[in-house]
Amino acid sequence: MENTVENVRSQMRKGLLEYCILSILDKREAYASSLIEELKTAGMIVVEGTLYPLLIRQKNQGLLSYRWEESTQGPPRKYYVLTDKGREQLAQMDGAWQELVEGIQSLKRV
Amino acid sequence: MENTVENVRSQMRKGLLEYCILSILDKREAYASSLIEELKTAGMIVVEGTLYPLLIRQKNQGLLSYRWEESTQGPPRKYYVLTDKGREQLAQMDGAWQELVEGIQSLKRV
DNA sequence: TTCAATACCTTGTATCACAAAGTACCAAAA
DNA sequence: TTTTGGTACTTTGTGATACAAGGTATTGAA
Repeated sequence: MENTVENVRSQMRKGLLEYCILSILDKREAYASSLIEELKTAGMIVVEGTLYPLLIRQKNQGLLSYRWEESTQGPPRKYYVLTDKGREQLAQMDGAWQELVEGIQSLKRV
Repeated sequence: MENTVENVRSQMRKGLLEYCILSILDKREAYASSLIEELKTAGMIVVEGTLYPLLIRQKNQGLLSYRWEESTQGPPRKYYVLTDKGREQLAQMDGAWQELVEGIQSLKRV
């Protein structure tokens, strides 16, 4: 029941991960480990056990597709790509995110 | 398994409710129904079954205290107030929120 | 006394992030 | 050839929490 800074950040991130994944894949295709890297540089620490099921969920929803690609450094990688449906969803989420930011700003005003 | 706009918004809000409650109570004390009203005007629809347990959790963490006040319009109301610890937590959350917004902006940049 | 409005609370369910452990592939060292 | 280390994908169990739905209690007006 601690309230570390990490806990606070982790808590605030809930539900936003999905948005972040789509945003990254909108720029370029990526596989799980590279997504984790990019999320980390943006200050969002995510672990495998969180990311893999999330990617599978998004794929099952038709937001993503993937293709296998050989790697010179180990086993093959699953590269994920945004589908048309994923792009639509991302557009909706961009709007929702904007409204969320504005909503919180409005709460902050007296 | 639908992806309505409402679902998208609801999903993005997860974990941010706690932050919103503290932010509102930092401006003025409030009771549950008035919090729901203010959250609604900020575009965050919350139901009683969500809010009451959340307030109890925050109170048990020492972030909030409350006092009863008679109402002319029905049963007495539980007015919640930020404690010193709650203000500290809010300051931390302000920082975390700022970093979250910047983190997402950075993801959006190519 | 009955009803409607207001306010607080609880229970059951689904979802989701995480920790931890497991499976599989590959290349280089022993 | 076998072992080891690194990389990558997956699954299981747990805890937290948002929500739907239903319950309790107070007040004032019909």
